[in-house]
Amino acid sequence: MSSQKPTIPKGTRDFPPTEMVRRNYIFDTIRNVFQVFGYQPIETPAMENLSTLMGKYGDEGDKLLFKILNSGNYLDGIPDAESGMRDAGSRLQHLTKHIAEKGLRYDLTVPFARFVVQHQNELIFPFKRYQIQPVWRADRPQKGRYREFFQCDVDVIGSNSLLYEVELAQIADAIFSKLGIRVMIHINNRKVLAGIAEAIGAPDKLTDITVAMDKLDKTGIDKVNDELIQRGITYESVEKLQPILTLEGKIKDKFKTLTGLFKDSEIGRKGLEEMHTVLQFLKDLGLNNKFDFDITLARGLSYYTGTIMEVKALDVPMGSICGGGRYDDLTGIFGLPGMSGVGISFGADRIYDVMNELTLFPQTIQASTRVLFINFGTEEEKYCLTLLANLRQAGIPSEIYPDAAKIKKQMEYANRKNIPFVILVGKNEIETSLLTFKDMRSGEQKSISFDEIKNLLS
RNA sequence: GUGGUCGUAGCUCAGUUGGUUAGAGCGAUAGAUUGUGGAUCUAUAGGUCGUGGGUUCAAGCCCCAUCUUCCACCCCA
Repeated sequence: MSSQKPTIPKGTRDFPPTEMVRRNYIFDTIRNVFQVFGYQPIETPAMENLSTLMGKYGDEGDKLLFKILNSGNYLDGIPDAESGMRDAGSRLQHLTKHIAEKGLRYDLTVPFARFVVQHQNELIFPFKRYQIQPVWRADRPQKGRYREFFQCDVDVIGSNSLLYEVELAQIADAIFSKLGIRVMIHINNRKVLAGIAEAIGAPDKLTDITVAMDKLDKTGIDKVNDELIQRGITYESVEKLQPILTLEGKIKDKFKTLTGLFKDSEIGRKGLEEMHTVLQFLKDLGLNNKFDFDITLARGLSYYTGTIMEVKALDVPMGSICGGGRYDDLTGIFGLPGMSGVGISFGADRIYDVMNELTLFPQTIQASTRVLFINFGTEEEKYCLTLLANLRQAGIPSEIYPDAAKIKKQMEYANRKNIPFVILVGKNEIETSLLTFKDMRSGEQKSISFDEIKNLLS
């Protein structure tokens, strides 16, 4: 019999107990903050109809969707090779439509939009929800990048109040404060970017400009200019963009420069006004972490229309660990126009990596079993089981070794599992009702009654 | 999708210009110690060298393919 090697798909991971304890610590912290701010949980299925997902993330996104092969005889529905489909690309697309009609969710926002439209009559608007679930992307894995990873989304839909932008920044601030990660919250506004595009005379090149500008801190100004030219932006426009690319320093100065630039750009002025409101609130409220008006912040997703934000860890190089923004018409495509929403998403896996690298996990979360009964044999076992039930009733995590193995082996078990206390009950102990209670860390042990032990443990 | 990289014991890694029987540390198991873990000592077990093909008298080492790991680009949490 040849046995096969156990493996899991590329870019996916198993989580052993030690990791799960830490992951749950992150999820619990995030969930608590979400709830304190008045958000309610929902869940959606791992798979959606492909029609729900396709076309929402751009061409790149469509390629990164995991598609699910139809069950049954999926070859049945395939029409014969059709003319006019010579190139492999369109043939593949055509074929895919026939053999796969479901796909794994790519993010939580689009399924949420679908959810809102589908359940619009049952929901109370503004609808504030949070959602913590895995998402899948057929990307190539690398540092901080997985094919299956968890997102923790908070969104509010059905209001265009800027108070919610402020609230989301506060949520991010609260969560990262609790986790002990020092961060910078980058904030920008899509309308400001549109204003810039307009002001430099290239309003139709908004996407190209933002994609290029997004790389400013990574590749430097020269490379950005090169890319702008390559993307078909005129020298004249690039020239006009320079003062903005080199804009550094105080938020006040950025406003000043942009106000001048936006003399003839209504959308730019609107964006600045929104930015002013949000930043003023944040300044007045006072956050633990720093925030900044980051003009180079673009964010790829095409559906953002207003505020965009992104959070980066200060002490470790990692992509963004949290990001989101305002989208004016996400539900329109599902037949419910005019619903404005704003939300952010926390990348739990990256947050884990950051905390791990900075060793920010508190020791206290490691505790599992607190006390182990050593097993001496059938009679002692019976005696211990009653006490064990008693401890468990009192909420003290406890267990008994399953058989009367050598004491050495049982002690080793306790040691390796980091169980801090051990109770030994043999013939002597049963006779005197004084149990041997051992502290595994100090090695000390004493003979005391069960009630005293219970007292010490609670 | 593009370019590179890694793979040898459970883990971390040695392994000479291709040359007999592939090694170490840690870990595991047993004992030194029949009611006591961590430290020490002793012994033992553990390998189709990622997989498949090729070159050669001879391959862990060279060639090809493939899978996997990690990294960069594109994009993104």
